[in-house]
Amino acid sequence: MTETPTLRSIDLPPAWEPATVEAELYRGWVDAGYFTADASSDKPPFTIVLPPPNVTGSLHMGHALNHTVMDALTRRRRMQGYEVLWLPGMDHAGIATQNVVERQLAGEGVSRHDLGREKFVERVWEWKAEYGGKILDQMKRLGDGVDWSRERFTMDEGLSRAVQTVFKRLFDDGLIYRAERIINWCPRCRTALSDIEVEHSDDDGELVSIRYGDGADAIVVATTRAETMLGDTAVAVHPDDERYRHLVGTEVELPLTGRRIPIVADEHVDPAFGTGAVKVTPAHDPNDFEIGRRHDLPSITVMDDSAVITTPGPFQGLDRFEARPAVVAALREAGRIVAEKRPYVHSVGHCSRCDTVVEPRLSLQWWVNVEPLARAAGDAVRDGRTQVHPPELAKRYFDWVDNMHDWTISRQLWWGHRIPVWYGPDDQVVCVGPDEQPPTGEGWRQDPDVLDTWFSSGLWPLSTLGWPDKTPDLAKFYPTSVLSTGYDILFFWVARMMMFGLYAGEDVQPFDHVYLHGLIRDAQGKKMSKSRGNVLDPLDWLDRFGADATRFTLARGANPGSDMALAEEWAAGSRNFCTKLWNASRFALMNGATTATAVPDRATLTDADRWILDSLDTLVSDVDTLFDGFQFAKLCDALYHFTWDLYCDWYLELAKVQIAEGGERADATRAVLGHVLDTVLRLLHPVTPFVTEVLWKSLTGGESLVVADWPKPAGAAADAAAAQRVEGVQRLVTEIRRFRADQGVKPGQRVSARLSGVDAAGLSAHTAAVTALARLTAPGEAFAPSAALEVPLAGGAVTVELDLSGTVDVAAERKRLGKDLSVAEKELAQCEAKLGNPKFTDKAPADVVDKIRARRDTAAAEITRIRGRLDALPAGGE
RNA sequence: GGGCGCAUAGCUCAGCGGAAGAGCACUCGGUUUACACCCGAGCGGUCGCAGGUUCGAAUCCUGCUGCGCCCA
Repeated sequence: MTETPTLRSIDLPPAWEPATVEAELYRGWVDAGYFTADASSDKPPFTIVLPPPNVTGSLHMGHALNHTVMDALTRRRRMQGYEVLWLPGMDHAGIATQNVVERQLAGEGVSRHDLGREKFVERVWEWKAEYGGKILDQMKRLGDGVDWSRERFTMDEGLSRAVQTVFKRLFDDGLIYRAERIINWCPRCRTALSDIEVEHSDDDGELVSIRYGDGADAIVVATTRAETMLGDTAVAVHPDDERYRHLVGTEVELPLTGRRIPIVADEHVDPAFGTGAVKVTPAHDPNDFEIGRRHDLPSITVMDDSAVITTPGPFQGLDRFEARPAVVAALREAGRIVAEKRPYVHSVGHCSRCDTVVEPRLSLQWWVNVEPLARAAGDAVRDGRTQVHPPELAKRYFDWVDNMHDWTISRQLWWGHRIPVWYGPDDQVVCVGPDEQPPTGEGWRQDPDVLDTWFSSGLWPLSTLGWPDKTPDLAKFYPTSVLSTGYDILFFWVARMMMFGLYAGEDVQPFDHVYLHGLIRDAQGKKMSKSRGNVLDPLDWLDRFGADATRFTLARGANPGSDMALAEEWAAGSRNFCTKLWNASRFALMNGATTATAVPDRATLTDADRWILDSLDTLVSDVDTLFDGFQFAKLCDALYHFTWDLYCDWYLELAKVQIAEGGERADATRAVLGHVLDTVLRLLHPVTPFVTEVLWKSLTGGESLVVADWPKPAGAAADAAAAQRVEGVQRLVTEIRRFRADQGVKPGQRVSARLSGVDAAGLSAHTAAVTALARLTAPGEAFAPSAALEVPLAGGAVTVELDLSGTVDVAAERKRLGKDLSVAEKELAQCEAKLGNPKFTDKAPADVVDKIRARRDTAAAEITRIRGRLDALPAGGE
């Protein structure tokens, strides 16, 4: 007989309050050494190097997403028995950091030049010690299981040695060279930039058409940068252009300057664009530079490194943006302006660090010949040594590496790795390797420039493991397993690391897999930006919703290849999920759920037990498949669905009934409850480590879920019959609840009911469950059924008679039946239309035809049944 | 200008050749003893438009429109 279950008292607080426990849990994990990798271990390695965040940066949603991904991957592998290394660190962010410190100095009224190079660099180190690396503490709040004992910084001695080593090697291989070319110059940062440090946008400008020469020899050119005309050394036209053929080889006078410049013919001029004639300023435009080279034209630089005009005359000393209208005004006065278009929208390059308009500038810089490096980087993906996820993005990678321009690596900064090249008194150029002495003596000096930050972060997977030394870490953990980053960083991290990794690592790829996640957007799918005011702060979410909810939200939104829209409601939903898990676990524990006793033999278990265990098995293998495929959104959905819809909504309710039976049934149920919960907590742990840790320790008394084993499917053959019976129970309960709701019966109110047809439907063992879940009571002496419903199930229909002890809402019942009827009629019509088409019955596969036939029969039976019900209803009620 | 991607319920997104799905939002009812950060029941979609392939198309092909991104 039944006994009233007594709830145990448990040691879990009534509510999950992440803020009170997360920091302590994290410290415990670190102190226990769970995240410290052992290079001498004989476990298989699993390595991720953190794409080094900027030392000046702080955690934003994009980081939070990427870190969630990396933490989930590494935590699962750790549980699977891998020797996991997740290596953290930062890059020195040359331009950004120098800017920050220069701003600080400006506040004190000094410039870096006042301090001098050595003192300035000291100041940067001081700044770093005091303010740098905020993000590292923020990572702890997220729960990142990184190996803090291996934290690295690109300016550390070992990493600097790696930089010098690879520079020397590239230099000796002839892949580093020095050349004077047009480069992207930021006049505010006063340094060269590489192509990817320039961001293009369509800006309002002006297009001014200027007449050079007079009379029959006049030729009109158009420009958006009128001030550069001061540096013109030619006008170019297409050789086939009839309009100008007679002028080729002649000279015109350049207005305002009085200089005479030639008119040259060049294939690269587009005769259809504008007037078909272009001004040529070799020192200030990349295309013009090429024209100048082909025609041996002089290059005249008209601006200094701050974009201030240096050409002697009325414009000298003006900034380029002051000089532009001044030059136009002077030309207008001289009667030289033919047309002015304002605003003229055109693409303008901006410094990615400070947004200043980039000035193309002739400059002597160091370059990497990327051709062989880029080819190798492409090949490693082409031949599958490195796999890109999602694979669609590989195309974008190829487009980039296969069309890459040589890379400007010198920067006119003081903060960074100084170029290890020395110039001698007789124009000698000596590249100095890490263990070599630089030349000394009169007249020798080192190149003043530093290397692009990407030069050192490109070596990150190798240098952090000790390269160029043959360290145990390098032997154990290289190549790394996964590089995870946003697809917008593909060209920054992935391409650079691939090139350097393959070059320096003797053609071993730096990572086996590249996982590229989408970008974070606001709830409407708009890019987050300070000016829009739609920026969500992960630290705010960590405070208010907890790390698990923040992580779960991000992981749940991570569909491969697509961006994710985020809003606070999403985080609140994840917080609710954590709370649900918490409460379900409390319930299970209060009812004695345990992992101390094994789940009894399947034969002795109930349908509900076998159904939930079989569903769990499916979940375990699904989660594995999804993890292996980097399908984080689906993985989270699967866990959410199982936990909430299957375990909480159905199994826990059915378990209440089983525990109420007492005896062995109750004990078996406690074991199943405990086992399923244990497994779910393990599966959830990589994404939501904190809440699962607390619950799991309470359930199992184990040391830590961080080092617990990852679940494997039990592998028992699924009991389809049990699943079908449980589905029958669910269907029956749902139909009764639906009927009750239609009839306006309060959810909590018990209704006495008589069930018939239960045995035939195979549900005789489940009447207690149906009675409990549908809130029914057994029919008593005075049972007077006033309403009835019929639920068709696999084994036959079950009839439920209810004593609603009052008036029955016939209209509601009629409405419901009418709706069900029209659904069935529509279904029948669709099926009959298909089956009546001989092309369908002939050509469609037999199993499809059979399925449609079965559907037709079911629909027809449903129609008959519902019509019968409707006829049996009392008249009226409308 | 070149290339790529996306258009499915009010919102954000799954589904990608054989019965339209989820989360959130919304409506109704609820002190049911784990949980109101909850429970139960609902409402909601000619799957951007126009053609084509197919017995069958949200799903494949073509064109169009509208958004977005990358590169120049």
